[in-house]
Amino acid sequence: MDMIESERVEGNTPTLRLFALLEVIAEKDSYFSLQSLSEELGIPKPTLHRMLQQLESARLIIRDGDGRQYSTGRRLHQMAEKLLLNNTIHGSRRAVLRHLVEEIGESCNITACSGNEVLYLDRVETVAPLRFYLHPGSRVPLHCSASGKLFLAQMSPSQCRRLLEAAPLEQYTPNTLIRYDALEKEIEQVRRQGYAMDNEEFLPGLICIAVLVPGENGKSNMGIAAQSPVMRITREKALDFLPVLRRAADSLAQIEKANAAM
Amino acid sequence: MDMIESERVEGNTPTLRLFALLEVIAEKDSYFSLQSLSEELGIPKPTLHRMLQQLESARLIIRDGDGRQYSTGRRLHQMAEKLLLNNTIHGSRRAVLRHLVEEIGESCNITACSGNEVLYLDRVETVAPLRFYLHPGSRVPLHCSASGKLFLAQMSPSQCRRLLEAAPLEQYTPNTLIRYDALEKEIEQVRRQGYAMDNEEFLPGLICIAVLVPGENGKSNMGIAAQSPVMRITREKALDFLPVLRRAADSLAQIEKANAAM
DNA sequence: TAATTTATTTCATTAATCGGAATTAATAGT
DNA sequence: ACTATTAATTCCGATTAATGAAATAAATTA
Repeated sequence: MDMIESERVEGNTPTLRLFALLEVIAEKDSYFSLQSLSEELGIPKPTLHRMLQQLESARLIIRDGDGRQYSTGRRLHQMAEKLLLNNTIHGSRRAVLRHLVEEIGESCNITACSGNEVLYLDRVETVAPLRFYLHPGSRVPLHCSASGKLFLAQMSPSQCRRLLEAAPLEQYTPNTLIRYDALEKEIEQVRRQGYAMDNEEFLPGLICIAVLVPGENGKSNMGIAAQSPVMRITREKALDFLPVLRRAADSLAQIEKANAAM
Repeated sequence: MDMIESERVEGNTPTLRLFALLEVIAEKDSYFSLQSLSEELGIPKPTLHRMLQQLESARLIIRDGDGRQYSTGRRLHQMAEKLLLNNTIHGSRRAVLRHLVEEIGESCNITACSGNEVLYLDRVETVAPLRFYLHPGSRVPLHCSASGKLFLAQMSPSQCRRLLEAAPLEQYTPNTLIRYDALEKEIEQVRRQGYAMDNEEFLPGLICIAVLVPGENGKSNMGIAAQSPVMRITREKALDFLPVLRRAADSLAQIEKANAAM
C-alpha cells in the first residue's frame, strides 16, 4: 500500500521479492490471509497468490484446512535452526564464548528461543573436572531455564501465555516453578532485573545465570549464560558474573552487527 | 553430486531453486567457493555465479575480502532469529502434542483437511522403538484415515459425496473401505460417536484414533490423533485414549481461539 | 436469495533465467 | 618473469517464468 511498506518487499528480481515476502511472513506470529497481506504490502492479489502458492508448494509456508489462512512451514523452521546452529560466524562467536569461560571459570553457552524451547547454539565447557555435560543442539524447556525466562520476559503477555498454557508446566526438580502465578511473578522480576537465574530448576545441582544479547529493536533471540554446579557457587556469587556476561553479550552483538558492514 | 545432490537444489521454479541453494548454504559452517559449490551441486558455474550474485546483492550472503569465499549474511540470521522467536503458534501446538505423547505413550499428530486429503500439520513420535515413521507435511487420503473420516463426517452430504466421487477410492490394505455405501455407513457412525478410528485401513499394522479440535461455529478444520502399531494396542485399548485426546483437543482449541483474537 | 467480500484462473506482455562459449583474473610451477 | 593451470566472470540468444488487469469462481454475509 504505502510506499514504506511496499518497499520492504521490493527487491530487484522476482526471487528477491519472494524472499522479502518470506521475511515479512517470518515476523508474523499469527495467521494471515491473502487479502490482508495484499493490502499490507500493496502487492496485487494475483501476484501474491502465485507467490504464496509457490512458497506453499515448497513447504516453506502452510495453509490450514479451509485454505484461507497461511502460516510458516516446517521447512522454514528447520532452515532457521540449522542456520543459527551452524553459523559460528567464522569462529568469532566461539572465541567470545571461550574468552568468557576463561574469565569466569565456568561452562557457558549461547542460546536461542525456538518455538517453545531453548536451543543451545554453542557451548564451551570449563576445565574444572566437576561439570554438567550439555551439548550444542540440545533443547531445554522455557519455564525452567535462565535463558528461557529471558525470552519469555520480552514476549507480549498473550504470546507468553500461549506458550505456557499449552501444556502443564513440567516439574523437573523441587525448585521448578510449575504454578503460572509464581512463574509470571518470576518473569516480571526478570524483566525488571534484565537478567535471569535458574536456581536448580531444571537439573538438581545446576545453577545458571543469563542475559540477552542486545538485538536491533529491543527484541533479541539470543542469550548467553554461565552454568555451574551448586557445589562451586552460590546464588550471590553468580551475580558477580553479570558484568563479564554483559560484556560478552555486547561483543556478540557487535559481531552480528559487523557482519552487516561488509 | 550428480542426481541425489543436485535434486536437493532443484525445485520447480527458478525462485525455489534459489531457495534450495540458500538452504544448502545455511547448513554450511565455513566459507565456500563458487567452484566447490558448483561441483557439489552440479550447477553450471555461470548459473551459480548469477545466483550467488543475487543473494549477495540482497545481503543474504556475504563475500570476504578477495571475493572468492562466501558465507551466510546477516539478513539471513535476522530472519532466522525472528522466525524462531515469533513461532509461538507452532511452538504451543507442539507443546500440546508432546504432552499428549507423554501421557499415552504413542505417536500423535495434528491434522487438517486440505482439499481432498488429510495434511499432517505436526507430529511427535513416541520413544517406543517400534513405530511408524510419518513426517509432518505428508498427506493421507480422507477415506482411510481417522482424521479424514472425521472431516468427512462434518461435511454436508453433497460436499462429502463430491470429494469422494472425484476419484475412485483407492484400496491401500484389505481393510480399506472402498465401497461408498460401506464408507457412508462408517461416516454416519463416526458422526454419532464423535471420534473416528483407522483400523489398518491405510497402512497394515497401524491403528489410529482421532477426535476433532472444536472450532468456532461447530465446524473444525483440525484434528488430533494417536497412532500405534497393532502389536502394541487393541481397538478397545485405543478407546482409553479418548479422554486424554479430547483434553488435548480442547487445549488446541484454546490456542487457536487466542490466535484469532490477536 | 442477493449482495459482498475474498480467492483463483486466464492470458497477453514484460522480464528474468539459462548455460555454452569466450574472456578475464588469480595462482602455481618452472 | 613467463607459462600453465585453474577459478571467476561476462556475453548473449534461446528459453522460460513473472506480472497484473480483467474475468470468473467460491465463500461469506445480509
